[in-house]
Amino acid sequence: MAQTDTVTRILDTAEVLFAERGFAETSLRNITSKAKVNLAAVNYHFGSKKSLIQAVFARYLDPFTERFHAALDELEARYQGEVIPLEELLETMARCVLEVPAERNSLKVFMKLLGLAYSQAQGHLRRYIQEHYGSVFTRFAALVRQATPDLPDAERFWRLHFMLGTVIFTLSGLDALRDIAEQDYGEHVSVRELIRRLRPVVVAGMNAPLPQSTDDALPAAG
Amino acid sequence: MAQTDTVTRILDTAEVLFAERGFAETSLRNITSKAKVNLAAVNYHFGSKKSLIQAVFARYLDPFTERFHAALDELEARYQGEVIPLEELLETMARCVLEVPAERNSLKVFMKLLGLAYSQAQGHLRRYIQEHYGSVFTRFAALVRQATPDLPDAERFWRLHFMLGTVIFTLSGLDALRDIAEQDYGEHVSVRELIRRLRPVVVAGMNAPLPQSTDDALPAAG
DNA sequence: TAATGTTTAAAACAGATGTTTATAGCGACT
DNA sequence: AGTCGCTATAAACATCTGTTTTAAACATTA
Repeated sequence: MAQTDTVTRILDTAEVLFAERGFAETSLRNITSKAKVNLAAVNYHFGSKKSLIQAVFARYLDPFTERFHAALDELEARYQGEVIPLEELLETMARCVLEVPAERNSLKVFMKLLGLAYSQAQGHLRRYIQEHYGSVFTRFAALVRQATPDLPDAERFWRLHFMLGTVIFTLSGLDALRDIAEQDYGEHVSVRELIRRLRPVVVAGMNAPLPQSTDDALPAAG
Repeated sequence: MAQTDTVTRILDTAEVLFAERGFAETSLRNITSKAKVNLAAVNYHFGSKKSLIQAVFARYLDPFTERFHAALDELEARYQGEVIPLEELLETMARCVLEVPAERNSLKVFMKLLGLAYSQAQGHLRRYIQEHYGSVFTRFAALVRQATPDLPDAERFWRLHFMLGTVIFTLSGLDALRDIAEQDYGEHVSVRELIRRLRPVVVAGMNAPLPQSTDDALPAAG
């Protein structure tokens, strides 16, 4: 079974290098040489570098969406039409996001990749993710809407993305932050502990009072 | 005054292209051709592409740190040794961050660049920024510490970065989010309004209750 | 005017990039 | 045995990269 071996070895190596240096900064030769695989193997098995990148994401996101849908099914069944509390929804999402990479001990890599997907993907990746995985988020957003009936739609939309930003930004830039934290406090922070710290902040952010409708004191911006 | 014109034309073009596509995806030929400047001019004036990138950041960050230090001076003088309230500190920082790009109507570009600095800078840029502008953040952090005496040091450290993540992530990925928001709500969001929305969320996050010390229900993570 | 230092211009450089091709190896089935 | 489909290999492809070099144009100063 040499072919499967080659494919997974390419994926395993690619995700690590992508997470470390980014997409453009990682050449196919970097990947294939480190994976001990022929250069042409990437184009043979995946077609192009773009498709490789998408495959790297799919290997995480496909199991995630499957799990997440299942978890939401279970949640809806348990609450029998009643409104699912916000904390329960957030908790469920967090659990599903963590489970998949946890099985491969690659949470750090996965988070870095998520961060890259937002910042480095001006084109194909953003489209790919939106096309393939947008529906899960839509379903989740609808449930959050029921859980926060007092929040105006637009406000909730933005707050969800604020929270997404907090989590992805933190966990994807974790290495750099951890370095600073260690040299400041001598304390080594685990991802698990970081999530414990994130939880009350995220919940408080979602439940924050509504902004005042008028605002000055800030300069105009183009 | 042809030389100044060339230099600023390079910087103006470079920052836009960097913000749009990232550093590695923007070639010097892209920059110089769009700026209607000779290719060799970049290496002549800046020495290298790396230095160009740093110069692009310096053009924002130098005025920012100057302003921010001055604003903090003024704040300390006004409060005469008394503790400066947290909201005042956050407000001041926000104002300073916004003022510089506001003068050039380039807030969007600046925020994108900040996002890139976090996610794309594995090497020289992160070092450059930390070296040149780390002291302002240290000063700010010390003031925030006085403003939040009940927060453990580590907790405050992380929450500051959580909030930084929220803001940078949101404003740097603004275009993509704005597209989604518009197609969902038909509402066009200005940066100014986004900041109005961000404020209560950030404050609530900083003031969130402390996390419980033990935690289960989440899978282990490497 | 002549000389000097600075900026632009065009071409060339060596190296790296993603992708393709042509060839060989291998296992399976008729 | 022989053929077919799939995979691995090595070499070559054209293109793009950042950087240098050479020469010309320019402005400034003596």
